[in-house]
Amino acid sequence: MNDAAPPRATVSPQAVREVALTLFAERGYHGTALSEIAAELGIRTPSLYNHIRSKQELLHDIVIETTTDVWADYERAVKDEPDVVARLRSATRVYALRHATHRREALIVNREIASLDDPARSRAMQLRRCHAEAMKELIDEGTKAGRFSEPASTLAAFGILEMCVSIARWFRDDGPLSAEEVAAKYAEMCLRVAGAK
Amino acid sequence: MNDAAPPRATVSPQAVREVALTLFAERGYHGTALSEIAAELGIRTPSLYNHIRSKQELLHDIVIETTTDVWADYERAVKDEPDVVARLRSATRVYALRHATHRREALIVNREIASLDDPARSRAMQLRRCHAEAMKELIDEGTKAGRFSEPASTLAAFGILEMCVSIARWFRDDGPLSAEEVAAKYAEMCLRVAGAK
DNA sequence: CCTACCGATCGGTAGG
DNA sequence: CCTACCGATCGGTAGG
Repeated sequence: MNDAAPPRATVSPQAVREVALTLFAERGYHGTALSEIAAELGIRTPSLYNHIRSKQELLHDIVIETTTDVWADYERAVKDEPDVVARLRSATRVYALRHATHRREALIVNREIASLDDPARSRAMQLRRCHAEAMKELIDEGTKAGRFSEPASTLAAFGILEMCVSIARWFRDDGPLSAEEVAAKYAEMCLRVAGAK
Repeated sequence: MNDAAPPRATVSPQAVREVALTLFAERGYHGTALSEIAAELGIRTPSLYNHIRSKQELLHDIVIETTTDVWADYERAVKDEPDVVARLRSATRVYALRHATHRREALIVNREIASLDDPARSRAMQLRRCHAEAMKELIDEGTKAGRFSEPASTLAAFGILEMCVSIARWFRDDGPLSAEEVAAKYAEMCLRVAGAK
């Protein structure tokens, strides 16, 4: 851990969030103390309250922003894409890409939704269900059109989404493959899950 | 939550572990207080120490037993199976099956390894790496033999394993598919990820 | 199995 | 940004 933080740092809300992202992703929400976030920033715990309203607000903003962005990604990805195979490929590619480029956010959303207070938790879970349902319907549509062949579309949709989540667990910026390359690879693997010919 | 626990229960180590499994899986290790486990059992917190040595020991036993069993499952699944496609199918099927039949254990292992103290954490992570590496080598072997076609075997192996983990997130005993049916389904989907012809 | 109690730490506030 | 401090709760122990 970096204990060489400057003795009198000037901190911003973004800086607090940045440290929270790292520590929540590494140790979990309940496993991270505000004193640890403060220490990482080189300030005392009460000073955090000049930048945030509460610990819960940090989690709230991370989860709500991420789940909202995931859904916006999806809608953008399938818009203006007439071919159903291209639509599933595009939807999967942007989801996979996000898990390479926003690893910490993705891990926190996947692990800590239960730690989020209502009503935000319900909203986040609804957005995720919405996303999974949309993926399922893409698979159904493709299967009806003879382009896919997976009648267990709900199982396949969950499997595809979770496969993309795995990226957040191992991806490294300095690895052999770029985020875009990994996303393209996973999109093709996921098409095979749906039974693309 | 069941607050109708008997006023003077007789508790066993197994009963404590059973409640811990449920609460750790629902709220996480750091999100669960021993007082909550005790309340669920209808006893006071200090009485737990007649059955366990510490909270950490509970997590330790769950994670070590599960990761050990996963590896034993794998070895049993590939033993005496000459065909490489059948080996990957069998290895995937038992892993998927475990995630339907041991949902709480699987979720805890996936979420709380970082909450486990060394040296158990290192041992558990090594067992998981071992498993992922073995899956990767199955894919490589099959690709060399012309039975699979996924040169990005490390990516595929992680993806396949994580896909199976997704089962633990949604499977219900009273759902339309049995654990065995779901495991068979996922095994076939995972073979397609590996590029099985 | 219990009551009584421990030191440590938690998130957060008062006041400057 | 700080020091001083709050009540609550944590995991765990003593002793019966």
